[in-house]
Amino acid sequence: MANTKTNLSNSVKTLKGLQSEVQSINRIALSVDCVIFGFDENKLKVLLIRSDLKKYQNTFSLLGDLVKPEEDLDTSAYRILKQRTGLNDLYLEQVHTFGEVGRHPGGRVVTVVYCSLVNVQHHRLKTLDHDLHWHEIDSLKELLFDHKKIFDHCYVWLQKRVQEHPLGFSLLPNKFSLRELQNLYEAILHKKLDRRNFRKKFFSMDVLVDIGEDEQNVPHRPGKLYKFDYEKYEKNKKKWQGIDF
Amino acid sequence: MANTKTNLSNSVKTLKGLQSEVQSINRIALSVDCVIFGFDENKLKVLLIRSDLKKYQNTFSLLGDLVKPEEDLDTSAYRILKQRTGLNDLYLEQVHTFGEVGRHPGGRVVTVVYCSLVNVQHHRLKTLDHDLHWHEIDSLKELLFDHKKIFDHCYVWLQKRVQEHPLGFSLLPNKFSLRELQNLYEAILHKKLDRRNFRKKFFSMDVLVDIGEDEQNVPHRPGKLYKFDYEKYEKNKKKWQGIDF
DNA sequence: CGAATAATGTGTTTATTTTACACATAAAAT
DNA sequence: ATTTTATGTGTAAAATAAACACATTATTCG
Repeated sequence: MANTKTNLSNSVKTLKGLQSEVQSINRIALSVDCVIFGFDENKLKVLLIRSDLKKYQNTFSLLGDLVKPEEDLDTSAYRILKQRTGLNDLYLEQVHTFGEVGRHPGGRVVTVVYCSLVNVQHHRLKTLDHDLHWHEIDSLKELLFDHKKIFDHCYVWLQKRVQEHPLGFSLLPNKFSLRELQNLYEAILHKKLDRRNFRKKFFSMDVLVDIGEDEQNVPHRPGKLYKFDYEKYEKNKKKWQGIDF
Repeated sequence: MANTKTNLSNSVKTLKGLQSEVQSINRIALSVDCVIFGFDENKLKVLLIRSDLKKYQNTFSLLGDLVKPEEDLDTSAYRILKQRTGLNDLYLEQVHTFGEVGRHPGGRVVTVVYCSLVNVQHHRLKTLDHDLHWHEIDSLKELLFDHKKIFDHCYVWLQKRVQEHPLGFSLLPNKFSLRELQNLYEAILHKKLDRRNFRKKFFSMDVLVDIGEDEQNVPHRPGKLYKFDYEKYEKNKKKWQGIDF
């Protein structure tokens, strides 16, 4: 064990010594990558960018960037989103950090991955970089580096997370019908749900507010529109909890 | 948006250019910290080390180290565990990455946090560093830097994770009684459980094997001993899943 | 303008899961 | 042998989830 005394939290040393150690030993770059989910035409999508590397010109990539020394990880993720989508205040959550030695051909790059959920309608208003594309998640093939693996991880994360936390609403317009909400869940979970039970379940969770308006321009009986009420959610959090021992 | 063209995945550039970018821009150190849970005397514990920094001599700290440029994050975590506990093959899982700018006085250090669960009985056989201590989680006060915050996050993680994945067994000896298993869950979840329902639940999950032995040296009727069967778990995974829509 | 179309809105019955709860049994200690 | 202590088991009630059908409302088309 004595031969391990060269590391960060062993052997007595001064703060100053620690500082120089921190600044000299590490040659690892740190990036943030964002898996940005959207929902459009009843399909779950992910926002990708055409790789800016000549060698990988026809490959798409997640949106990411190196973390700046003076910014928090979350701040970095928000910055990337802001730069790329023009939007603030998106739902954002850290999911996992990927750091295999060979994952990036540019050297050792460890990437902290965030998931974000955006309302595509709203988003479409902004003019965007032409290399950005919303890809259907079902037809995703190869991505840059290990980005496909990262995406797969995040998609599984989303499927689980959406059942224990009301983050799905971030993918919808402020006003939505229950049908739209159900379509969203069906797209994320990739299975059909019973319409009556779905409705019952959401009402019992008590996070929706009937805003007294109906859908417009639908070729059939319009449904009522609802909005998500975060305060109601806070009061009814326990209903979103899973199994208990 | 044009003024954002200096980052990792924008603007067309060569792989070579990317390499030098990766190697020059980042001045961020990367560490791994391990929250090592143990279970002893019916109490949940965490393995801490007395800080090796003069300034923080009376403060305890998680076990961590800088990540080496040539090692994967998981490898790094395993190395730390091996060095500090002498054990291989411990349960290990990445939980979260903490990277606030001011979290470490030695400079910008982003830390990837892993949780590990060890069998304290087994562990005690090894001779350990004298600065290591098993602390009861209930009486944890201040820890080094943001380690208390990190610990709290991991404890919440454990409480949730133990209900959806059979990782708790890593905290027990190979052979255990149902009472010991229940004590473990009660310690982790911090609440009393009904003995009959607990037993029923675990049997219905179908991951335990009766090994045909009884407890020894207990001052009362001995309980049967069981072991955890990972293959059975693989077959019955779905029973560990939470709510479904 | 009426009929056909298409999706909304609502309740009940059944099955499953979870909770609450009590007594006989086996070993150890006295 | 009696007392102590914790094990081992089952059932009834309550809550939750699943399966399922029909009347309603707006639109579209003839």
